[in-house]
Amino acid sequence: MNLTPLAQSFVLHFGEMGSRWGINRTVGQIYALLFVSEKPLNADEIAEALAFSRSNVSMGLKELDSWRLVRLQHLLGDRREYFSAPEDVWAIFRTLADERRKREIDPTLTMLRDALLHAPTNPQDVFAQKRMGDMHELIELVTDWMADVQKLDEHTLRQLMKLGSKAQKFLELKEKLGLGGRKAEPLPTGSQLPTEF
Amino acid sequence: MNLTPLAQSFVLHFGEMGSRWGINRTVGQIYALLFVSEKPLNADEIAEALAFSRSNVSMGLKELDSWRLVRLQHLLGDRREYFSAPEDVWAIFRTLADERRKREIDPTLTMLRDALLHAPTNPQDVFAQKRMGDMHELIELVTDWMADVQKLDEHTLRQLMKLGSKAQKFLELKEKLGLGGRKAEPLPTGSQLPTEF
DNA sequence: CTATAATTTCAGTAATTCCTGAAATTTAGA
DNA sequence: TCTAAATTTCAGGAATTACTGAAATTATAG
Repeated sequence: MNLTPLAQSFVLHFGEMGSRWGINRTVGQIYALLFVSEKPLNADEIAEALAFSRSNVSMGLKELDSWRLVRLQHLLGDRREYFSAPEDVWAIFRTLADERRKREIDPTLTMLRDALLHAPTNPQDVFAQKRMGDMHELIELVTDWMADVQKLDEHTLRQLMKLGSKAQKFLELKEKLGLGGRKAEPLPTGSQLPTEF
Repeated sequence: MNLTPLAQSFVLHFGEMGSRWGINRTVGQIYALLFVSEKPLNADEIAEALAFSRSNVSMGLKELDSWRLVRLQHLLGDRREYFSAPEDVWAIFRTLADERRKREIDPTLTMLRDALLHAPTNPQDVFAQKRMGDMHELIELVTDWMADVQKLDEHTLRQLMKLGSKAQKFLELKEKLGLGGRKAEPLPTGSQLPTEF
């Protein structure tokens, strides 16, 4: 197992970016290696390709497993464990978003909810609670929306994203036309919706 | 300057989450303190409230400044520098998203583009390039879309998010109706669009 | 311009995180 | 069940990152 220059630069990049993404070099490199490998790899192969210890690979894989970013499988007549990165990049994206939400956002939402539970007892806390309330509302809105969007299948998601800010134009139009949006009302025939709608 | 229990728990939480968010404890705590403070604070006040050294505060503020998360101002008749966190949480969200994109995503897109530039010279690289291409396409699509969405003003963004997955239903409907979307075509009057549209 | 307040830099140390090799545990073939 | 291969755990050392206090720099009031 030795890496082509192409794979090498990819692996090294993931190692370096690791710290910015909240994972360590080792974990980043292991994931990158699995991602560009056509066949699943066992721990010894990974250790050899990346030149770190077997135990380090074990810990790295455990970490990746906790992020649900690797798949474990067995090859016939081989008792070693083989690892691969799931193929579907959209599924990977979903997994990553879910785990990040769970680890990086949910604890903060919980803390904020607790903080907002009791009436403030002094002027400073009145202000602080207002700020926390703003933060809570925003985070909740954004994460709920992301969770919603993430449920879409690849095809629909692609469409939605390609639509991009056209959705904005649509909403603006709606306002101009004075559609309140609270009760069902037929759209005016032939109105100037963006072409893609 | 001593913190109320409410502010304290908020500040401590941000300190602890810091590592998950790729910032250190100090920086997280300083930001949290500024966020819940009604008045801007100077470096000495911050150092005293959080009990770390003046120089550490200086470094932390420099870091926050590089993220464009703090505003520097002067108070009349006081030559010290006072810091505050911008009030508008939507603006903060935009800033954060922009900076993260710049630091955590753009370098990877650049690396991927470079990697895809040259024709592969061996079978492994054929596969690796395919994977990198998939990743590049997804990241670009998602970040461009996010950038687009971020341009929306608070009001429109709120609406869009509250809409949530209703956009999905709309797209699905469109498909069912066989609207190709490539040429302008009036929507059928009174069709079953989700109420909020 | 001078004096001093305010801020930043930076070398050294503290704290934390990462990584290894050895030992322990688990797994599965015989 | 026994044995050996495979994997995990973990204590200790290596590397990195965080933090401090002192010195240097910058800014401003007089």
